[in-house]
Amino acid sequence: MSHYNEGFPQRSPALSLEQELFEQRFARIREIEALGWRPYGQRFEFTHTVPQIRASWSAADAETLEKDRVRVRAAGRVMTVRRMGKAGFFHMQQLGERIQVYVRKDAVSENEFRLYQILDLGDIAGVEGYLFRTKTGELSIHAEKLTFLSKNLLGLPEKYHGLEDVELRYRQRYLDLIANPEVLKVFETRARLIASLRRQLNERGFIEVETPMMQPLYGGAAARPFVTHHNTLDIDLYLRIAPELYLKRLVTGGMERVYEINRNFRNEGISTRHNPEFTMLEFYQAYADYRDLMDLSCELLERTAVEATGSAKVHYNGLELDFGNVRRYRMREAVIEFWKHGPKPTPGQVRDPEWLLRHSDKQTPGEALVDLFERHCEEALVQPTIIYEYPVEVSPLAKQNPDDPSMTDRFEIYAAGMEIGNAFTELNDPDEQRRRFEMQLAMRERGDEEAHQMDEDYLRALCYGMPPTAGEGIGIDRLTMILTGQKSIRDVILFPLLRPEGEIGIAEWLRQASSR
RNA sequence: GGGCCGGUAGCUCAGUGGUAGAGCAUCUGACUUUUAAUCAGGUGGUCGCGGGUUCGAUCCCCGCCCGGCUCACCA
Repeated sequence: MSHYNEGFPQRSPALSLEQELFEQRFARIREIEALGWRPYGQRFEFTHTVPQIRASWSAADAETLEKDRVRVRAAGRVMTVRRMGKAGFFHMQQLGERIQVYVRKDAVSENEFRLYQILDLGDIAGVEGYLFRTKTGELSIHAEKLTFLSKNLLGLPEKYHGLEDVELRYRQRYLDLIANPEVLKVFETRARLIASLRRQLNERGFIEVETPMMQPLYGGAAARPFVTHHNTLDIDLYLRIAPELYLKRLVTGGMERVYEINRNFRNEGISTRHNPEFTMLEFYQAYADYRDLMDLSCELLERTAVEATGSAKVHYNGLELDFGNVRRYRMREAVIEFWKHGPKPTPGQVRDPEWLLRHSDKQTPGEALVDLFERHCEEALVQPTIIYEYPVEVSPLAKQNPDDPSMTDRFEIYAAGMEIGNAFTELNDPDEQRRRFEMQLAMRERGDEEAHQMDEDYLRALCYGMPPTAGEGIGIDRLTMILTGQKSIRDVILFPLLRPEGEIGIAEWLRQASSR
């Protein structure tokens, strides 16, 4: 038994191996303190981040480094350690990148070398020294000072495979980020994507607003809501399923270009493309129509892809998607074009209400057309595609097409077989909106729980006159999936919803360890 | 909610109707340019939980819990 194992039983049968390791590491806290460091240290002034070091000197050869003697101070999490008696190496990781550190006994103080000898994988350390290349050519820091910054008590997943258990990855995202640096890249891309959209909208004169997440009436989409309660007012409130009706109130008030990027909540199924809370961009532009937004969408998507990933062409599921080239089909055209089995329908058939009702179990021709579209076309829309002209029955907030009142001036954007955007010329006629709400109420009475509620304050706002306006929503999570190549929405949401886990027990471990 | 698949050491995974194995991690020792370091030795498991069948279950059966995929719903 080494001297730093003294002080607690060699192996108590009551302790699991995991708890034993925890106790071993906990005991090291005292030893770190004895060497003169705080186990949970203070601020550390670094000259470079690890990625900065790599970016600046990855091309510098051994002779140059020896001649220039670049001194750096850097910090990171210890990910590998190779000790060889009186010297050794470790890799430290910061911001998803690693740098090797070389520690030799005669280059640091006695206590610093002692500290190196008791570093555990997962500890956070700071290093000062000069850059050099090892015999095998790896850029490394030759340590001259070593300091301790934070103690890891739980150990790290396997160094070669990382953390693969998806349940653990989602429940303990912090551990996922430590063990799988590529996860960090996904969320960096997500952040760039959102920043790019904000930048583009700001440049075009849109202003960002925040509207209620807790709403007395829910609307703006077809979905079941979460219900909560406010005690003081003693009222039930719904977590919003969409911000749409509030944003259009603002347009009515004269905020002619508005947008909001935030969470929506829908009390529905969980799947690889659905999370109960998800992030949506909605924007509204007065004096524009859905055709304007088609063009705007293409510009937004192309530049977002470029700014987030470096290219308008992205790879998803082994295919190349080109956001620089978005196709456009009418919904009826798409049904014909992508008809799956048997002879394709004719343009006359997809306009014929009776033909549509015969080919779907939906109750209205419009719902039947959408049903056929979803069954035949959706998964085939891998390349970015705009589908336009949606039936009025499924579009209670969109303006009718002047030439065909059964259809609305609405489009959706599809990519990788997923809907990623929805836009339309907004219905601004209050009396027509009243009729649409009443149509929704009738659908609700037929058992459609997701049909709209009547929102009289919204009607009142329209009665003051909303300018002709077009609006659009873009699903940020799904767009992130496509731009980062992730197949599950849980891989682009940092903390996806899971059932809560049971008792963890770590407080008891700490209690026991600290009482020893 | 339905269907299918999975849960074995801290992690990544084998495996068997006779109460379990590997690699990594961890511990001990050696090693002053290693890098999935190496070498030698050791520790470590209520085989998800509960029932049943059986002389005997981690394995077979039933139920439950947790997760993944998928269908439905939806974006």
